[in-house]
Amino acid sequence: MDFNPGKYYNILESLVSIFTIDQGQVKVLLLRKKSEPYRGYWILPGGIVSNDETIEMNIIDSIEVKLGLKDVYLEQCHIFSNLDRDPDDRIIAISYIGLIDNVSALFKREDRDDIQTAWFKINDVPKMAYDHARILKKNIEFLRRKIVNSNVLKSLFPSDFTLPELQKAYEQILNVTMDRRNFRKKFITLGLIEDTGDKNVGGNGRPAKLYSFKEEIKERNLF
Amino acid sequence: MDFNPGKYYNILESLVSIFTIDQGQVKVLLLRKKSEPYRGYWILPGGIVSNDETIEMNIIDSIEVKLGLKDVYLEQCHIFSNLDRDPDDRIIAISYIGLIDNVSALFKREDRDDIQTAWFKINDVPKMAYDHARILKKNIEFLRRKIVNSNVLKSLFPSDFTLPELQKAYEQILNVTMDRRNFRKKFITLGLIEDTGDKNVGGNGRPAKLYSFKEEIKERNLF
DNA sequence: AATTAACTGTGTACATTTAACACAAAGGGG
DNA sequence: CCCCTTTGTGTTAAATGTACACAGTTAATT
Repeated sequence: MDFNPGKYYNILESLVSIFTIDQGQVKVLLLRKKSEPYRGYWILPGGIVSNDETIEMNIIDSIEVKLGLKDVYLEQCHIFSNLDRDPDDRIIAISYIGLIDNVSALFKREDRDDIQTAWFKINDVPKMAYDHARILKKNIEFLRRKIVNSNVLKSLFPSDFTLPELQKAYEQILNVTMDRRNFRKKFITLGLIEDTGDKNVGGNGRPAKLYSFKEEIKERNLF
Repeated sequence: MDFNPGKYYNILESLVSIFTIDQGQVKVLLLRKKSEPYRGYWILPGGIVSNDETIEMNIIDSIEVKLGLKDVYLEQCHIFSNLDRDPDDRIIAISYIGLIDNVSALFKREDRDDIQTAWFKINDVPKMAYDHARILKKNIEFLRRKIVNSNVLKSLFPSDFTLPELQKAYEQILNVTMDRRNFRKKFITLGLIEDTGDKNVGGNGRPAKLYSFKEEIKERNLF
């Protein structure tokens, strides 16, 4: 084998789909490209990984510095190493999902001149640059498999949420409809959540009870 | 930011835990190091990823060239990018699980002078070099979650297998015991397998029927 | 003040699935 | 021919999931 040192140098980028739940709508945070190529198209946030940091460090840095978001729950999803990702460079993408509750999501930094951000419903995303649409799709499928995980649920739902909100999120992510009474019964008997005693005033109809996830529950898969 | 081009060059290695099932025992294929460091310790097979190949290409190459194994079913498991993996170099490990049925596993190449291989029961592995024990453990956990997948089952079991063998594999991987009659009933009603009409003669006791997975079944999760 | 619209909260009967369990059948070996 | 070992099958009770109807609470309307 003729040894070429450059042959083993790879460029890695991190890409993260940050999900939150806003009034029962599952949304993902995207950035808009302001320069060519793909000007005006949308991309997943992320960054090039240096060889003196872990991928998690790189993602946390990207999220906090560029977006101002803290306490994002991260899970590794998939690596994309196909050679035709970007015609110009060979870059390997490492994708993560990031989960944040809608209260923490409010602390997102205001858009700067060089960066435009927006939350999109996961079933209605705009045109995306490179292969980011494919990566986002894979990440949504990953979230779908993960939504039954107690850690994932705790990360997405703030201290006060209602059962109808929880159910709507389930229905969107799993793309099903559920019986309201059976969903409630099942979720309450699981013993993960507790009634806060407060109610969600201000909406239409009878105010819903506010629940929160118990602090001490450990990771496990429901259903 | 002071731009240092070398800062973004990363070395990637692929590491694959190849599992097979040998008479109801779940086993993993390991290599023995013949040189320092960690001489005599065992490692997962794999290779350094070039920037003109995908990770899958790299793994298939490692498996076929070094081990002579073909038709290994691969699934991406996890990336290890922590900085202390190897004190000498910063190498990012990308781990896969590889699944092969015990008939195909017989075609493994004979050990050469520079390479020693052996199959180990997953609950009884030898001392391993670097952080490979940790990686193997993560891969076994991944297999545990994946064993309910029809593609995974098809990859591990050859055309002729018995239901007791299938059950033993399940019990080892999930670390549980199951009722023989209920396991059988559940698996048969799933409709994934068919009776070949042959029997597994030669063992102790009544010969077991031989089954095979149906060709046309598509990927789905049982249980 | 009464009515309506919109939504949330609860109980009950039925169907399906899971779990526990005992015995018969088919080989091999003495 | 009997014994040992292992595989194959049915039945019942418990638990879980599914379908479904009505009452409670608020805001808006008349």
